[in-house]
Amino acid sequence: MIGMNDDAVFRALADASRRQLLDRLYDQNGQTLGELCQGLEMTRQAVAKHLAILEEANLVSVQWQGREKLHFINPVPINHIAERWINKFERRQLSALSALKKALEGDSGQ
Amino acid sequence: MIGMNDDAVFRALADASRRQLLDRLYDQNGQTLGELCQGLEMTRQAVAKHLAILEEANLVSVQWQGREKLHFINPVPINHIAERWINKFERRQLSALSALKKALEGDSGQ
DNA sequence: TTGACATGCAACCAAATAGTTGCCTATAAG
DNA sequence: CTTATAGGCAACTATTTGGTTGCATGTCAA
Repeated sequence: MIGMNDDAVFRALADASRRQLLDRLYDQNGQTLGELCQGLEMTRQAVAKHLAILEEANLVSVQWQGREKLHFINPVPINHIAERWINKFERRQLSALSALKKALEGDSGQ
Repeated sequence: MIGMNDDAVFRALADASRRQLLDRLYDQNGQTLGELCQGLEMTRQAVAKHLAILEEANLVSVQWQGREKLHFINPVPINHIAERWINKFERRQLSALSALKKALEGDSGQ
C-alpha cells in the first residue's frame, strides 16, 4: 500500500472534468492526450494538467509509445477508498455481504 | 433522487477536515457544532462553514433543539456515489454480487 | 430582566485551483 | 534535412477556497 494517498485521490475526484476524463478512459482505455482532448472545451494544456493530477493520485498510469503518451485507468485507488471509507457507511446493511465479497474475490483469483 | 448532486458530494468529500467531521459524526451521531469543534485547530466559524458545505451536499442533516443544532450523518449520497460511480470500476469482479445486494436491500426494508 | 451560551452573518485575506498563452523538445514522415 | 505532429514547461490571470475577525441574533437559566 505504498504511495496510497487518500487525500490526493479524493481531491482528484473532486473535479468534474477529471471525472469525465476517467469516464472516457473507462469507455476506451489507453487513449493519447490528443484523443482525450477531442470534443472538450479546454486547451490541450488544461487537459494535460488534469491528467497529471490523476496520475499523481495514481488513478491513471501512462505508457510512452514513441511520441505518444497512452493513458490507462487504474481502479486500485478507487477500490481502496470504497473499501476503507465508503463501505464504512453501509456496513450495517451490508455486513453479511462483506465476507461473501472477499470470498468471491479470493475465488476469481485477481 | 431529487436534489442529488454528485458534484457537490465529491467536492464536499475532497477536504480532509470535512472527512474528519464525517468520521466524528460516524463515531457519535447528533453532535452539536460546539461538540464538533472540540479538539480541532480551527475556529468555530470555520467548522460551521465546513458543516454547511456537508449540509448542502446532503451528507449531513441537522435538527434544531432549542438553541442547539444537532448534526446527523446521511449515508444516502455516499451510497449513491458508490452505486453509480465507484462500483463501475469493480463491475467485472463484482457483477454477480450486484443482484444479490439489491435483493438483500429489498429484503431488509430500508 | 439580565447575563451567559450556541449559533449565524458579513467582510476580509491568503493560498490554491483551473484555466489561458507562448514557446521549447522530441519523434515520425516525406 | 525539413516539416508536421505529440507532448512538455513556464509565466500569468481570475476565481474559488479555507480560514480569520468582529458583531448580531436567539435561547436558556438565575
